[in-house]
Amino acid sequence: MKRVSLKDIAKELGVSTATVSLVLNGKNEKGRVSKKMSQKILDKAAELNYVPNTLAKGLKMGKSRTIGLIVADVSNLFFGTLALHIQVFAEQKGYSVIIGNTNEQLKAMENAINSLYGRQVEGLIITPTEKSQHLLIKLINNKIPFVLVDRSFPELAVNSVLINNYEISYQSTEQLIQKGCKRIGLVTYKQDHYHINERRRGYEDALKQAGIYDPDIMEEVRYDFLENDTRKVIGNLISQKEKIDGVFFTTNSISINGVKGLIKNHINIQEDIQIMCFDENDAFYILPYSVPFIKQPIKEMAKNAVELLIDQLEMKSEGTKQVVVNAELVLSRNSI
Amino acid sequence: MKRVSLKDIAKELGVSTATVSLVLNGKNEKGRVSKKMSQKILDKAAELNYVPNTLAKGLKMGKSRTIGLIVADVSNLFFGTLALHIQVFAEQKGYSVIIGNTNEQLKAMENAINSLYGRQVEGLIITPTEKSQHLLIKLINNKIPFVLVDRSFPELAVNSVLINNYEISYQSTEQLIQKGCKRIGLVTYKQDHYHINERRRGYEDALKQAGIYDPDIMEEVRYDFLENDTRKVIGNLISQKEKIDGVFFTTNSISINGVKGLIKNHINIQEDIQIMCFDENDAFYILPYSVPFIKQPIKEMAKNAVELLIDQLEMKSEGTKQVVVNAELVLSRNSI
DNA sequence: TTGTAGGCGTTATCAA
DNA sequence: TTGATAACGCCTACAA
Repeated sequence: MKRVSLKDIAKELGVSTATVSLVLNGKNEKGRVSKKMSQKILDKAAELNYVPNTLAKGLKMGKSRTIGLIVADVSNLFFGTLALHIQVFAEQKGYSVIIGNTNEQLKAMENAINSLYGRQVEGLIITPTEKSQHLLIKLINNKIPFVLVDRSFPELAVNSVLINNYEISYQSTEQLIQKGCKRIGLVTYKQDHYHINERRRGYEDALKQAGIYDPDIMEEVRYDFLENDTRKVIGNLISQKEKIDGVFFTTNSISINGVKGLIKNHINIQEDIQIMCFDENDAFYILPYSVPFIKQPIKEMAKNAVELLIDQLEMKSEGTKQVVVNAELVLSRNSI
Repeated sequence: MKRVSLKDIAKELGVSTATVSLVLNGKNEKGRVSKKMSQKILDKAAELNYVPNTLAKGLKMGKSRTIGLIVADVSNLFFGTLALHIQVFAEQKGYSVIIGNTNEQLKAMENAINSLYGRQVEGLIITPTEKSQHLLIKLINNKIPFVLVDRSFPELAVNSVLINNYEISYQSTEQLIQKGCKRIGLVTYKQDHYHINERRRGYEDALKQAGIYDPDIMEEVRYDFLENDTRKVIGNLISQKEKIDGVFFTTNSISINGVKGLIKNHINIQEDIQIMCFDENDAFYILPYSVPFIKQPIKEMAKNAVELLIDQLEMKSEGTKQVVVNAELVLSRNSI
């Protein structure tokens, strides 16, 4: 069935498209169109099941009312949840969301940007991949509004929504120290993301402050070999001659794999070794003990990202803005 | 910076937009445009960083090269993963994906359909909510191609990609019986989804076949009160005077909550009670024993859904098609 | 109170 | 070998 257009309605009613457009857009200021006609148009539109063509409208107005979301990997619970909330908030503001995946590949991020740009998105929300600064600079030069979420580049003055990575990591590590840990290991990604490095720095500073810093028990794993690498470094950590009594994991995926590794090696978590994880995980709720974790306010992040972007689009704000939302340290679960 | 259009290139080069369009679309059959001009156009396009306006193209062609994905809840790992793969496969075929959430609400599904329809999506991939048949019928009447994934309505002749819900549930239950279970409980959703009911039917038939069917140990939980309800029904199940020795969970969310509940009640899974779960979960890898589960081939589902839809769009196939992909029963984990 | 017409960026048809 | 032009569906300034 052919889609029904303004013209169809106009023809059926014997009026001009201008009239129809006015009425249907509620722009019928001071009775420009008669009540009678107005009603007839509204009725006919309903009868024909008229749905405006957003593409045509977008073309005409130079606004697509669409934003692009470029995310690393929606199958990761963190990004999936983020995507969900971003979509919902955007919808509330009248924007649709087109999604693109990078799978942490720079090239894929570039493709996604181009594809979305061609689709006339008005702005982008991005979790940038490593070394993608030049792509962002290009966006800036082309005056395409965007907001980074979860990650950013400190050397770039851009809009971003981050959590307080350094502080929360510092606090969390301190927490381990307070529990009595004297040798706290670290497992983090081998990479160059600012937000991950901030987490590491928080951990390091807390240890230095306590005078128990030791670079020998800081381990790195590769994103592409996460499972194997984690298993290996957990092996390293627990076979230190001077036994470790705590571990800090810097991301959710590392956390879950790290916990797996410890359990596999029959380490008694909470008795032999205290741990600190990033992000909540169902798995933690089935263990016979509480696993403390850092809870990221994903919904807040999504909300701020959407608002920040839309403020830009609608010229409600100028310049760039860095929003920091606070993560929460959850020490003991309430459920179970 | 103003977006550069065909016209800009044409103007700079002093040629017509027609010529530019031809060259840039590789439709320069039998040297319609000279090699020289052709090259000049290509160069200029590169120089100006020309990106075609997909909206305008879509408007002109009556094709948006966009598909809509309507999903229950991207923050659910199953849907998130599905969305990821659908996006990737669609991208490969040159289609973008606009996403909509229903949160299992009928009204939200209707909104999503309208919004996406207005955005001229060429087709839809949908995980339909309960009682949404009339919406689908409307789509059929309007000749909007769509494919259902994960769920379907048997009374509707529509394109769908499902797993073999009945069979895999039958087999999985049989597996529990083979392990020696005599009283196998069920926890399922209180709802009217065909796919969930098929799972239940598979379970029931396996029990009947073995002569150990008992409706008293079949429990239902509400989607909106999943956590509480599950806790409650687990309580019911384990306090049966005739002790149960097995439980079948019909979805991933019920599985994880069910396992939580059992553990909370200090039930020795695998010793006192055998369980069977739907979908993999990180949590299972943390437990000191294997949790058998039904693994859905999400990537396969995504692939089939995209292919089915695009075949329809490109008129490569007529009529409706029901694709069933086989889930896999995973009895023991290999990792950990 | 309503209609006309131009144009958003494309593609396609026809003419030059 | 290339250009002019109409049209896709919509909005809006201007004319009636």
